[in-house]
Amino acid sequence: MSKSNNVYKDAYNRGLRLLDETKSLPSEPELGALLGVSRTTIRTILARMEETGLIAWNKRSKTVLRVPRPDDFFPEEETDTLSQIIERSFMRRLLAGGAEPGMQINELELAREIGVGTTSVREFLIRFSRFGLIEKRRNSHWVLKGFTRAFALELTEIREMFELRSAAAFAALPEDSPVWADLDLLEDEHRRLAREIATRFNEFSELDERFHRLIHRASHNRFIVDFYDVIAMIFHYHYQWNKAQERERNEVAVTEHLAYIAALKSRDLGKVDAACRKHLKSARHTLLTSIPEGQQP
Amino acid sequence: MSKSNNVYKDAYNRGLRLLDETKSLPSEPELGALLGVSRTTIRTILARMEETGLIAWNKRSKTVLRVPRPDDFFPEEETDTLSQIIERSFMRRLLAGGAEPGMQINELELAREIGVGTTSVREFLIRFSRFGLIEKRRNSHWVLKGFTRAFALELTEIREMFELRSAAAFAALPEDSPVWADLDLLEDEHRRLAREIATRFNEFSELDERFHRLIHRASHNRFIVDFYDVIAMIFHYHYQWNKAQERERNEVAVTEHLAYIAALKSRDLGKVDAACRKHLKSARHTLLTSIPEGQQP
DNA sequence: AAACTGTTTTTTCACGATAAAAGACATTAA
DNA sequence: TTAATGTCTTTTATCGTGAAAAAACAGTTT
Repeated sequence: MSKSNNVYKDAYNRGLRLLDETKSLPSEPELGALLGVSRTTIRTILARMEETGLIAWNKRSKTVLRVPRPDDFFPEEETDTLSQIIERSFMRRLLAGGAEPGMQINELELAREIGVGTTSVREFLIRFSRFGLIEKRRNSHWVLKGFTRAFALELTEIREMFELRSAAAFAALPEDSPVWADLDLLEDEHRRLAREIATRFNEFSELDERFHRLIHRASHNRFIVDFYDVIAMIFHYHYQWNKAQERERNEVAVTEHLAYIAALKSRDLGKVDAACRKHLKSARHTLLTSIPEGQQP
Repeated sequence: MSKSNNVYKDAYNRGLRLLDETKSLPSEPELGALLGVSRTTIRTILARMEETGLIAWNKRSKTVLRVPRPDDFFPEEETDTLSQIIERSFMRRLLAGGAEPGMQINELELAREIGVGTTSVREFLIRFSRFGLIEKRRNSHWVLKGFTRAFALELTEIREMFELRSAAAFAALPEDSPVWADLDLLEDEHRRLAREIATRFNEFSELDERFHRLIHRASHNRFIVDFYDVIAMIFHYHYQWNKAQERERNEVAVTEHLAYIAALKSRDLGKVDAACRKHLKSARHTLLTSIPEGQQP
């Protein structure tokens, strides 16, 4: 089967949304920039839009004929990257119990189970290995280290080190740095979310990530910035898995974020340090309580 | 051509060295454990040893018939892993000038140039990406970020953060921890090297790595331990590249290590911190001065 | 001339296939 | 009855291949 055309399908779906807003589409290069794909893909998209009667396409003119219907869209599941599919499958296995630390991981078996080639699984495992949950034995199998209490502690130790440093760097940024505007925007979003927390609490995790990434970026250190990928990944799956007291947890976190933001804006390093520590402490606590860990090794 | 039998060749060469010492070889499983390969490979090795008249092999008895000659060994270059070959090629290109930051990396071209399949190059690049020197553009090519001054500064920033913490953890380890014995051994090796520094200065980098890894391991944090791979890689190639004042640099470093070791043994956190800082400062200085960096971006 | 569209080439991504190496099972020797 | 050897099966490492997507080139339009 070779290679799926998910890039095309995903861009097509996103392209459909543009049709609602305008009467005619821009040039091919412009569309490419807008959707983040090459002109080749744009032309395939336009060809289909013409075929299904969504637009009339003749060279430069791309007139919208009708508004897209729900069945014009490709199904969501066909727009995923192979590595997303593999990651999801893998994480489901990992979190759905029965995945004891020390267990070995079989590339072939994983590939068969997910229904993909071994190469993709291998590449996924190599990429995934930087999260510290698996490890490769020299020309042999992979070993699962497991999502254990030890893992969570090691992760949060680094996180705290990095974030305290980034927050201090952030507070020391000059008045005219564009980050202060970004911070103001995030503050507004936090306030709005705080007001409607009862209904929108599940929107927090996305906001959380954007906030922390903004802070980490102030470190101007690629290793610190990249490390947030590990945290984001863990929190992403952790939140999907553990929904207990989600509303309460997020409500507390929003409040802590607002205090953290106020501290940053005060530029008082002592206050920043205190607010940051307080938030990280409760984040660690949340993560730790969610790990079952029947018996320690 | 599929897969090279470098595992066999490397193990065979190492196996030959055993023939010098004994009159007969141990059992197959024992040999496997000794050389770190499976029984399948051991049997292939024994078969060849028999064929070339090195041993007489009959079931359990494996009598050594003669001492191996130089031409019994497989050539060194045939014992390398594909990924080692790719890494060397890639680093040579990267360090041999003409590799400007921002330049794009072409998998196909690299593969053709080295004479390997694209899959191996892809896997190498994915593995290599954690070193922060290259970056992938979403479904497109890789971009070289370059071995720049910024990179060195970011790297050393993390290194210093991690090593100070590890050193403190080390000094706090209980009296009966086995690391103190390891440290004593390393101290001896340092003293011996210091005495003969004039002739053995090029043996320092291997000792350096063992010393710092021992310290980092005291952190009991996989992210800190794993990060030393980045440092080791950079220093490895950096030292190959820049031989200026190697003797002087290493002589200074050995002295600093000895002071560092003494501080650790004193268990005085203030002294440890000072000795560690001093050594890291000169390590950073060495690294920075070796980066040409004509014009900043 | 600048920016677009049409066409061709190149590169990335993913697969199945195959040899090397590991691992499992059966058999034999001490 | 344990621990080795002999044999068979499975898994990993690597390649060549082909479709998807990107990128380069050439020709048009404004």
